[in-house]
Amino acid sequence: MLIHNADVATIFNQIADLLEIKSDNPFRVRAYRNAARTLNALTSSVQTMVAEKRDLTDLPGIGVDLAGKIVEIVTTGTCALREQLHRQFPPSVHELLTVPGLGPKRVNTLYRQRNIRTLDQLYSSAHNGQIRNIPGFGVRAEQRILEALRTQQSKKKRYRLDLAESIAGSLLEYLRAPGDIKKIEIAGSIRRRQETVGDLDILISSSRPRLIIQRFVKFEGVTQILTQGITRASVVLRQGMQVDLRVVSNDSFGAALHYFTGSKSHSIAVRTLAQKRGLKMNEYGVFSGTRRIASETEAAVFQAVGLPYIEPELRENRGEFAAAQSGKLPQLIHLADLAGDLHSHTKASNGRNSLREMAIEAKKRGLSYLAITDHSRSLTVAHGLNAEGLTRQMDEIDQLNTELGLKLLKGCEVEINEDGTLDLPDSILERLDIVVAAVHSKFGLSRERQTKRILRAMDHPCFTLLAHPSGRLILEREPYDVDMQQIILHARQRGCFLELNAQPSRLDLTDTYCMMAKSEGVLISVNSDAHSIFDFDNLRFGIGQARRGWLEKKDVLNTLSIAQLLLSISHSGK
DNA sequence: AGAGGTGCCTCTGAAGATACTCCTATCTT
Repeated sequence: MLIHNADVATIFNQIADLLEIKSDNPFRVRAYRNAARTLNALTSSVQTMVAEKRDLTDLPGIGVDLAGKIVEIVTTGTCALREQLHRQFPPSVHELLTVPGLGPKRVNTLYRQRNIRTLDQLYSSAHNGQIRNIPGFGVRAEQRILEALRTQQSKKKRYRLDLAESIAGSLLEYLRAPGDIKKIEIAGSIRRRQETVGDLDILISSSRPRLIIQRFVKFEGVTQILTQGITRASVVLRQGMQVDLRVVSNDSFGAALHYFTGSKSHSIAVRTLAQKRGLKMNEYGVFSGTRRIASETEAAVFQAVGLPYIEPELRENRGEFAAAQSGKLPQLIHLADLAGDLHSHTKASNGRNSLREMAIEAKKRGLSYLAITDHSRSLTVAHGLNAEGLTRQMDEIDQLNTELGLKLLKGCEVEINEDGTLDLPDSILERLDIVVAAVHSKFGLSRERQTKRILRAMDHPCFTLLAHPSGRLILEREPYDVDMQQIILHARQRGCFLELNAQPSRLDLTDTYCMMAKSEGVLISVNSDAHSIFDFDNLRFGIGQARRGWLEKKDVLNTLSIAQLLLSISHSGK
C-alpha cells in the first residue's frame, strides 16, 4: 500500500485534535502537530525511508515514540492510538471542530453532555433550541452554529493566488476611494506569495478606524459579517472568501504589517526571540518594559530583536532565523533579473498570438531572448507540430532574428513518450536550440515507471530542461507520482535543468523542491509558458514561488545573458 | 510527546481582539 507523507500527517493531526478534545497534555498535542508539519514539509517519502531502514528520529520533532508510530502507519495504514481514541470519541466528532466558534472545549462539552457526534445532530439540536441551555453556550452561540451549518461555512475553501489577488483588487479600490487612509497593504499569505490563499488579510493605517470598519462591512461584495469591532472586522465575500481587516495608527504600521503577514509560526518564533532578549513584541511594536523601541517599519522591528530584514517569502520558519543570524540570508531573485523566457507558444500549436506578436511583446517586457516552444506532434489536442511544421517555424525565426532586437530561440515542448523516448526524430531535435521536454500523458504510471520514464528522457543528448516537473494543477489535479529527488540528482549529473513553470495554476516546481535543486546546484528556469501575449504576466507569480524557494539570481538559468545561456545549454549534452 | 542535559528531570510556541456568558473560549498572524 502506498502511504504518502501527507497521509501520515493527517493521522497525526487527527490524533492531535482528539487529544485536545480530551484535554490531554497540551505539549503532547503540539508534538503531534509539529510532527505533522515536519512530514508535510519533508521532500523525501517517509515510506521509502522506512523501507530503507533510515533513522526517523533524525527528523526534527520526531522521537522514538513518533518514529514507531510512523513505521506502524506506513506498514499497516493505521495507528492503534487513533483507533483507541476513536473508541472514546467516534470519528465524526472530529468534524464538529470545523464549525467556526467550536473549539476543542465546546466540542467536548457537546459530546459529553448531549452525546452530539455529527454535524446533523448538531444542526437538529441547535434547531430545537437545545444548545442554548448548555453551560458555556447561549442563544448567540446557537444561532451562530445554525448559520454556519446552513451556509456550509465550515467548508473553508482555498483560492489560487491569482484569483485571490483579483478579488482583493476591487475591494482595495473601494477602501482607498475616500482618501482618509494613510497606508493600505495586503498582508498574509498573498504577501508571502503562497500558491493558494485561505483568506485575505488587509492592513490599513488611519486615524479613524471606526469609519474604516463601518465602510468595510458595507462593501457591496460582502455577504456576511463575522465579527466587527473597533479596530478589526471579518467578513465573507460573495465568492466565499473571508476577509480580515485590521486598522492601526500610522506609527505602528510596521509592527502590524509584520504580525499580519505571518506566517504564524514565523511570528511566534520572532516573538520568542524578543522574549529571550527581555523584550515584548505585539502588533503595536517592540517594547522594553513600557517603552516602545520600534514600530514604524518592518525593518526597525526586525532590527530591534537583533535580526536583519527578512523578506516576506522567507517567513515560514523554514530556516530563515538560522540564516539571518549567520549572515546567510539569500539575495532573492527579482523579476527584473530575468533576461529571457524559455517556454512559450504561438498559434502554430495552441497559443493565441503569432510568432511576431509574441516576440514584440517579450521585447516590450524587457526580455532579451525568448524560446518558442510549441507542442510536438503527438499532443494532438494542442495541435502539436510535426517535423515539417517545426522546420517551417525555424525558417520564420531565422527571418525575424534579422529584424528584431530580441533573440528568438528555436525550441519545442516535446512530449516524453511512455517509454521515455522523445516524440520527434533526432534529426529535427538536433537542429533546435532548446528542447523543453514534458509529460502530458500516462499520469497514472507507478512511481518507478514514471521516474524511469523521465530519467531516460533526460539522458537524450538534446534534452535541455524538464517542463512543469510534477504535472500538478493547483487545487485541480494532484502531481503524478515520481521520485523528484532522483530527478534532481540526475539533472545535476547530466548537466541539464528543471523548469519552474510560472502559470499560477502550476507553479511547478514547488518551493521546497526549488530549495532541493538549489542545494544540489541544479539551475532552475523560471518560464512563463505563455500561450498569449498577456501570459508574460505569469512571470511575477513564478518569481514569487522562486523566492519562496530561496532562489537567487545565480540559481536561475534564464538570468544569464544570451551568450552565457547558449554556452550553458550546449554543454548540457549536445 | 520531543529535546536537552544528565541518567530522570525540566522546559517546551506569543499576544491580543472579539464575542460570549459570567469566566473563558475562540480566532488571528
